[in-house]
Order: sequence, then structure tokens, then C-alpha cells
Amino acid sequence: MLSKKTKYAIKALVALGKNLDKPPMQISKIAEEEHIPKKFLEQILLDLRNAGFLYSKKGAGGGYSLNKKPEEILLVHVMRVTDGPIAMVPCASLNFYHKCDECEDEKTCGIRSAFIDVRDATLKVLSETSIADVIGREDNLKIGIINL
Amino acid sequence: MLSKKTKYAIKALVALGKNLDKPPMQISKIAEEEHIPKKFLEQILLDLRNAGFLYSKKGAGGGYSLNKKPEEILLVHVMRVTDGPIAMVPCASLNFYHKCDECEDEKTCGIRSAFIDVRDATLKVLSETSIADVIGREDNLKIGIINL
DNA sequence: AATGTAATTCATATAATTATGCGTTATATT
DNA sequence: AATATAACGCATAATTATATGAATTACATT
Repeated sequence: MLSKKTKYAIKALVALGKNLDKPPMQISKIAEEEHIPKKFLEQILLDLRNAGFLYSKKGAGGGYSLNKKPEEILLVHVMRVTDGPIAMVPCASLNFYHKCDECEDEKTCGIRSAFIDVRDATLKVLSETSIADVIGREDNLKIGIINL
Repeated sequence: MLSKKTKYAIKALVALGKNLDKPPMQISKIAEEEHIPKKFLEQILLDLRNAGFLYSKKGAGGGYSLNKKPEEILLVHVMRVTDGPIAMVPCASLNFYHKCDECEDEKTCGIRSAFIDVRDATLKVLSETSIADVIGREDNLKIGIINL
């Protein structure tokens, strides 16, 4: 399961991706529209801003806007900022590798080997899907193009 | 990331899968060998037993043994018992579906749509891999057949 | 029957995640 | 300059996940 943090992060990025040519969007507006606890969202948006995804402006008329094109923000990028590793076990992680506390010999660990395959499968989809794609899917679903 | 509970569960099942023709294995032995906190492991093994994966016997000479063939226990089964859903968002789960608290219209949710694809990719690997496969991978890795 | 073994049960402690509260700083408008 | 707006910082509460402790029940052996 995704952490709530990550789910909220993606939701916020999607909301901002739909707000491209408009003036910056306030935290409170995103929080209301997406039903996300406002203060929690603040922390998350700061993380996303520090990671370079967002631009923020204080004061009246301020708010948040995307700092990259929606096509350039991939789900895998967002998740690595908010949740950290994509892999299900630390020893199978590409970007956040660390040895499992309880593991004796990682080189011959069948669990690790299996979860490297899981990671690769997951990673493929997450690296193929951008915030723009997510918005595109919504549009298609609204028009009625079948997706599920 | 897998919960520790699930990781420990898989480790225990693999250990028991290597112990097939031998007398039942004690919690303390599994805990020692796999470096798992004993009391936590007890709770986990009970769950696995209640789910039908294990047989337990009290008293002297007692312990745990597999109640199914290692080939029949798939990673997806174990994870559903210990972690619950495989999907990263509840609304994309096949076996543990529930509406996301904050979601307005699930039918047109692009995030859900994307994570259904992630789920399918993950599920494929997890449904193809059994405890026997994990043990087989270990054997292959020990012999030197390349896996990573 | 008595003893030792080992799972089981129930209660509690520790750590991480999720969520709030309150005050401060930066910006725009009047 | 004064005021309203909205992000930012820091502390803390609530909840869930992880882990431990003490007492109990079932079984085998002597």
C-alpha cells in the first residue's frame, strides 16, 4: 500500500497539473478539493517543492504551481520523494538499497531474487506513467473510453 | 515496502519448506535461524496457521510444519494474509477493495486507473512465485546460476 | 502422576506514520 | 504604513505497526 503521504502527493500534483495556465493554487483549495488534511498537505507540498517539482509563492495571490511539465513528472519520481524505495524489500531497492537486518547471505537469498522481479515489473509501469498520463486517463474515463 | 510481518512470514515459510520430511520446527529455532524477534514471529505463525498454511503441535516434540506443498503456497497468498491488499491503493484492490476516503468519483479516477495497471504487473509476478520457487532460486544462486 | 517442552493467549511497551495547533515570515493590496 | 493573505517552521497529539513480557494450555516423556 502507498502511504497516505504519497497518495496525497500524487493527488496534489494532478490537481496542479490541471491548473497550468491559471494563477497559483492555494494549499487550502487543493486540500478542500481533494479532501486532504490541510496541515498534512502543507508538509507534503514542501517536500515536493524541495525536490524541485513545485514552485511556491508566499502572500496574497500566492500558492503552488508545477515547476516541471506534467509529462516530465513520473509516478516513480513522486514515490521516491515521498515513500522512498519502490522495491518491497530494502535489499532489492535500486535507489534506497540497504541490507536487510535479519539477512545472512543476500547473494543467495531467494526472497530477494523474487522481489527483484516484482520491483522490475512495478518499476516499468511507474516509470511509464506521468502526471500528464494520469490526467489523460481521467479525461478518457470521463469521455467514456473504457479503461476498466 | 513489505511490512516486516510479511517478510518474516515468507522467511518462516521458506524455512519450513526446507524442513519437509523432518519433524516439526520450533518457533525458537526459526526465530534464531532467520533472526526474527521470537514473540513477533509467534503472532505471525498463528496467523499463517489460522489461514491454513501451517500445522502446529504443542508440547514436547511439537512445533510448526507446512500444511500445504511449497509449490501451492504463492507469495500472493502469503501477502494477502499478512499485509492484506496487493494493490497500492484500496480502490484498486481485488480482494480488499474499499473506497478511498478522500475520493469523489472513483469511476473516473486516473490515479486508480494507473494503479490498477501497477497492481496487475505486481500480481502477475507474485502469483507466479511459490515458496518452492523461492527455495529453488536459493539453490540456483548457491550453485552459481546467475540471477542478478 | 510429575516434569519439561512448546504453542497459545492476553496485556503492554516502543517506534513510525498520520494529523493538528500555533506562531512567524513573505507578499500584495488598500 | 496598515492590513489581509498564504506559505513556512516547529512542536505535539493521535493512530497504527512493530515488538516484548508474563501467564496459560496442550502434549510427550519419565
